[in-house]
Amino acid sequence: MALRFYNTLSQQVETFSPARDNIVRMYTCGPTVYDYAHIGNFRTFTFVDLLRRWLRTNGFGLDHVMNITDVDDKIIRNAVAQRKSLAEYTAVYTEAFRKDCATLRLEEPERLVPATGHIDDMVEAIERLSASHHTYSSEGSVYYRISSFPGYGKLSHNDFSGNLAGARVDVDEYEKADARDFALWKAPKEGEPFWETALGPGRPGWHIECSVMAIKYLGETLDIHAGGIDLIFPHHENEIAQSEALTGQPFARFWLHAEFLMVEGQKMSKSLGNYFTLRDILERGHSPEAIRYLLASVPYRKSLNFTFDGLKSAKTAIDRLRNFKLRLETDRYPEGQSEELAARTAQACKGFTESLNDDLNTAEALGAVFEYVRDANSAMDAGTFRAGNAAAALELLALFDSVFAVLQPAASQGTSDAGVDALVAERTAAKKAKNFARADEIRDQLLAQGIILEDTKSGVRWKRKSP
RNA sequence: GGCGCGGUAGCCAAGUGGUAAGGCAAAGGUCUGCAAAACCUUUAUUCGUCGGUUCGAUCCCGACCCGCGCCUCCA
Repeated sequence: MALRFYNTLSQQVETFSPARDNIVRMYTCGPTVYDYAHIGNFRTFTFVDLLRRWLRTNGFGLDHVMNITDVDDKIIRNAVAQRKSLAEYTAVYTEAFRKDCATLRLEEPERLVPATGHIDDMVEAIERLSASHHTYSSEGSVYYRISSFPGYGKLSHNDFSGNLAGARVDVDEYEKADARDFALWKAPKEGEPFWETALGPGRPGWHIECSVMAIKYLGETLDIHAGGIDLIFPHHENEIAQSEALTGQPFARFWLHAEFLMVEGQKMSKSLGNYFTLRDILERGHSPEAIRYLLASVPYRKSLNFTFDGLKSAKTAIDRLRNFKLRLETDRYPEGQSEELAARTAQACKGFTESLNDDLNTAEALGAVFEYVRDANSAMDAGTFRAGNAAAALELLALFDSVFAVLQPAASQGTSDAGVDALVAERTAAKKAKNFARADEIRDQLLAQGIILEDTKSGVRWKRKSP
């Protein structure tokens, strides 16, 4: 079956292919760099990474833009409090974000673009919106007039056509004609940084950066726009209103949204003490691979309960796959090929692919891999696994890891591989000579360095203990 | 109140109108000089509750209960 995604816009699963060139033009909402990103943010970014990787496996090229929101109320507040410039303040968290992404093996998008690098583009877009009567000004700020856009509400499936009974009024400190209108340009308040522009002094509202940067780099209609589910309203709804008013074209063909992450069954919040950054979790001794696996293993449209038990379980699951890979690479098998096993390998590959094609059903895809691992291990035990079956098995693992990216352990330290090999050889010789004392001494010595020896039928092999 | 998501074994979780994938944990076993590691086996007559449709429902329909999200900044 072809690749298909659930589209928030149509509320249906639809077959996906890019509109032109076999290149997927994709825009995803990035971080607001006012602090370190938390594990909930990374749930969404991990989803985006899986999406990137799986699109590529489907043979598509990628042109993916992600924004860095480096100007907003919180950033201004914090920067002013610390007597830093905006750029000075946001540089720290932008860099931290990139580093955290690298730690989680999240690929960097083709373009990672900062809002503040596009002020002129935004001003120009706002002027065009004004020229077509989609805006009004009030006290130095410019607002988007929602009543000027008939399709408003089509993404979040809210009906705004009637009166706005029950709607909150005047939630902003700025003056708006209608509660649902939103700021395109904000006049500066006392002591706030601002840009001097044709619109007057001020700074851009939140939503306009995404419309402007997406259209600038990817064109009037995106193939995919993705982000967290909480962005559907108002952020993405507002992006549509701005973009479609500007271009007259549909802004994005597919809208994909990742569900929320909970921590230990509760909403993550600072007051509950369950608010974790990536750094917090790494400090507790968990590996980036385990975190990545846990975030990836629950399909993106289902809320994910992040627990430390789950993290341990993820680590053990990865170990199982790594052990299987090690066994494949080190054991020796009789010549020839088992047709039955070859068929199972092919079936596992197919199952894995079909599952991910089905709106990135990662849980089901993992099922296909683990089922195969059990069957192959059994065949190895029974002696029916043949040398000719190893290559296809390794290919399945490679396919798996091209998406999940957890098999390769993080760079290790300590004794070099060659050094370990030498000690292992010495122990084998000692065992042969029945010098068990020396053999055990070496085993303990290596164990102290986190190296685990496995005595198997076809000889000894070793691995580094994973954190 | 409006819109949306979910309730499947101790935990995480897939799934289909025809009788429950997978992972972790637990218990048993294999291997071994002893160990460790690894591997294998077993583990839900049952899928929130109550009705309905059907030869048959966890999967379809209705009602209800519970949890979560958005509606205001938010991944």
